[in-house]
This record gives sequence, structure tokens and C-alpha cells, in this order.
Amino acid sequence: MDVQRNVSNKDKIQEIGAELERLVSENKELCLLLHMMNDKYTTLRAHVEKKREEMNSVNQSCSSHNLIHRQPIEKIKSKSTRILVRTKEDNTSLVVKDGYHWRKYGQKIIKDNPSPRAYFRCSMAPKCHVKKKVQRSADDKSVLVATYQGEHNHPLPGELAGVTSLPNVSSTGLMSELSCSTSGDRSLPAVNLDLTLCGSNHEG
DNA sequence: CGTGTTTGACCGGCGC
DNA sequence: GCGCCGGTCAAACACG
Ligand SMILES: [Zn+2]
Repeated sequence: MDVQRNVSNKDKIQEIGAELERLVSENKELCLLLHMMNDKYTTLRAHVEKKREEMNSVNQSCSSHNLIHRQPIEKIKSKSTRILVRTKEDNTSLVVKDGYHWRKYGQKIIKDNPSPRAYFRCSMAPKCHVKKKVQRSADDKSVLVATYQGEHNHPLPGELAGVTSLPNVSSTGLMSELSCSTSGDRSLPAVNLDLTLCGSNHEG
């Protein structure tokens, strides 16, 4: 009957729609990531330039007003990278496709945070034992905190890398506060580079 | 049948 | 030593 075929088609359309939604979400994530990297780069450059000017200024004359002394940036050895990415409820805690294949191997309820934390491991290469933790922020439920640990010893496959082409990244207006911090060891104070340059509210 | 997710068990570190 | 807590394992299950 035509009705059945119709239903089947409808189902398929729904499926494709879901896939599209997923891709859009993924694209958004990558967009955010890119933006974050850009911001980080800009901030770091600004800091470096500021530091240089500062040094020059100090070299000439010591002013009365003291300048803030920041921690040396070279101290941070990015053994594990923490990335705060704002996302919708689309990808609750599932496999976040950020270019790699992740296999979930655990989930725990962490104290002082009602949301569970998911543990992932890279399963693209047999020798790649990169781990990743994903959990929601305690304050904003719409913020996922992904903590990458380790380095990939394999390049990204081209099939998945083709999604990174973004026509308009800064005109979508989906940007919000983003923070990126790198902590070398578990015991380090985990310096947080607040990169909330775009001081816009993130009502979600 | 191969692969990935779920989910409770298990284990080590740490504080009491 | 014991129990809490964060992290991992692995058996069972689901899916293509
Ligand atoms: Zn990898």
C-alpha cells in the first residue's frame, strides 16, 4: 500500500532529520572550538605584546603604579586539556564526535555535581589510549566540560575532518562565554585562563 | 559476528 | 582499618 510506503518514507525523513540535527550540533561545537582557539591565540598574543611593552616601559622608568604580575605562561604543560564548550541538550553525554572516535567505558555520579560524568577512550587506533572526561558544569547545565588527557599518535582521518569548513563562524551569534584551561598535573592549581572576552550573557 | 553502550562491581588513594 | 570517592573493568546487552 502507498500508506505504508509513506510511513516508511516519513520514518526515513525523520531519521535523516535527526542526523542533520546531529551534524548541525557537531558543526556548532567545532565552530565554538575554533572560536575558542582564535580567542585564546589573540589573548596570548595580546599578553605577550603587553608584557613586552611593560618590560620596555620598566626598563626606561619605574612608574609609581605597580603592574599586575601574572604567572609565567610557559609553566603550563598541557598534559591534559580542559575545554568548556557550551552545547545544547542535543548531545547529552553521548559520544561527542569532535573528529575522533570515542568509546565510552564508564559513567559515575560525581559529588557536588548532580550530573553524571562520562569517561571516554579513543578507539581509532589500537595504540592510541587518549582519554576524555565529559561532564556538565555545576552551574550551567548547558555547558559541557570536556577534559582531554593524552595525545593522539595518529592523524585525523579525512572523512571526518571535512566537517570543519565553516562559512560564517562569527555571524551566527551563537557565541557565548568560553573558557579554556590547561593543567599539567592533577595536583597543579589548574590555572584557568578566563577567556570570556565576549562579555555577552549566555541565556539559553 | 564485530563493535559500542550500559551499568554494577571492583580497586586504589585518602582522610578520619 | 574502614568507608567515601573518583576512576576503570568487564559482563551483559543492543544494534547493524
Ligand atoms: Zn586517538
